[in-house]
Amino acid sequence: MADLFHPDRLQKLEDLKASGADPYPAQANFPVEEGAAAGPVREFAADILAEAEKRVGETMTVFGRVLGRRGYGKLAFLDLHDQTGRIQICLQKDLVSAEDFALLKQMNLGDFIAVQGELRPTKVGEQTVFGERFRILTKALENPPEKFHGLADSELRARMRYVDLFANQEVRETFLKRSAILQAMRQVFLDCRYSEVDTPVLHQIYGGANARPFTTHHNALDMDLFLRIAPELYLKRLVVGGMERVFEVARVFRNEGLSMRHNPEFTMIEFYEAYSDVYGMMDMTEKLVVAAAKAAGCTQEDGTLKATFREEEFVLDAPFQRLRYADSFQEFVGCDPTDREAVAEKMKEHHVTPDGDSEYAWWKAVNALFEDLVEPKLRGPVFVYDYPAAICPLAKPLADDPTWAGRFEFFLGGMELANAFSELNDPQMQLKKFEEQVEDKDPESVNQVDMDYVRALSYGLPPTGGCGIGLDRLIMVLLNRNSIRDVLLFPQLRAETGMQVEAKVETDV
RNA sequence: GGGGGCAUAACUCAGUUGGUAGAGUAGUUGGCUUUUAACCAAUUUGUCCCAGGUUCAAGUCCUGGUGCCCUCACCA
Repeated sequence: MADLFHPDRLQKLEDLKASGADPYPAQANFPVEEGAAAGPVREFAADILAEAEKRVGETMTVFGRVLGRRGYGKLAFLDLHDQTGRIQICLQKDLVSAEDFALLKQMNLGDFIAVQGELRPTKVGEQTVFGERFRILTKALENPPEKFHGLADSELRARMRYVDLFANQEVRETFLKRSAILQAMRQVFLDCRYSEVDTPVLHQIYGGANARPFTTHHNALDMDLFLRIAPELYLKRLVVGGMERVFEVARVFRNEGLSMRHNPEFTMIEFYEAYSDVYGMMDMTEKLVVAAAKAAGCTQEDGTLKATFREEEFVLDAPFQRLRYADSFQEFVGCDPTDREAVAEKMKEHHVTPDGDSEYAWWKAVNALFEDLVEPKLRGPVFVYDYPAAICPLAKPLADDPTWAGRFEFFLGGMELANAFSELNDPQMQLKKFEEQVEDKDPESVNQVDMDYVRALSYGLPPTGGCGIGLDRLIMVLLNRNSIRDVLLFPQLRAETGMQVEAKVETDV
């Protein structure tokens, strides 16, 4: 591990210590006299610069990481970076003490410093803090990336996000906006009197979606557990219990392939509202997407909301288009999805074969046609609604035609971003659908009937609408990031070789 | 899992027909009181991803492996 630390910088560190300075002081502020008011207030660079003209002549204290340096012997300009941006520092030999000025020698790019001084413009007019006091707050032992190109290698950027974040400003903006988007969506829920809840991540029976789970084991209970693939069944238990509007920002885990749109763990915003239904969920989804788009900065000068994703422009003003599944099927596949003969013809044509004789297998094949021929045509934003009931075990069939179920999927930018149901609340029908699912022997589908969930339904789930939104994919579209990895702080990567340090202590039980 | 591409200094990248390793940034030393990719001079740093093979000679060609990217498959 020794080569993690740059030898030249270790020397500087020793020099710094020899001069009596602490290279890692606990307190960031300059020392203040005992009994005096707490030290100077820390301010963000962007806030200072925003009202710089009013504040010329004011003495202030700034903290940050030095990422640029232009030195002149008796004067140096530093680029000080913080969460909000950059502010220029000028250290002049005749303004600081000899000790402070000597510290410049021990400072490298990447170090954190504090500077106290007066704000005023330079000769070329840039508002600059002219330091009167200066200290090093943290010595960096590794070089920052190349200052012009930043960190470019996509693997290194994901693996060392802590470097990517300070080296590439747009990366920091992406994640600050991600935070703002989530916060805006939370506010929509709170305004609609939803309560945020936390349900278990460790599930004894995995359900609520079709996906392979991660498996783990609880030692004390000697019991296998699964990381959740969806929070759905727990959230609906809460509605049974009388928590009528709930949402969860849920990290879910699916043991499947990685791609530009898939990461083994991702964030799903799921919400349930009693006495609502799939149409109410459309309204709610519109509110959430609009709020998210505003937080992402999609508002144009004329007041419309627009996002550009993969060089395609999307208008995000509500209401969004609503398209019946059967109608979209008719339009893009070319036949009525309930016309078995015509559909069978189309299946042959597109090399789709039902995997068995069951209704479920048939409709799964029908849906494969939908995915292949319709989904790519759906640019969005569009709600596709009334899905085949056979492939929707958790959605309530339509009263007037049980072939179809109260469900929508929301498409935007060529991706499925949300999925919602009029929740199935008939416990007997739910049990039957669960049993059919298990019998279907699909190794990737649910392998056990969640009898406790059926029991919960038998206590009564009021008519309820529920929806899950893929937050990461929504952010991809709103911020125009091509890969899900670009909107995840730490996407899944293979283990880096040579970076594990074995514990030297032997475990003796 | 199939196909294609890439892997060279801490970072960004060159490297010709196979001839013994380069630039810029960062670092170090010196100079400079208004720069902003500052400038000037000097200077340090390499498991050329790994393991074999061909060859007098391999960063370069071949085989296998590893990692990453793209793409297809899988994944409602």
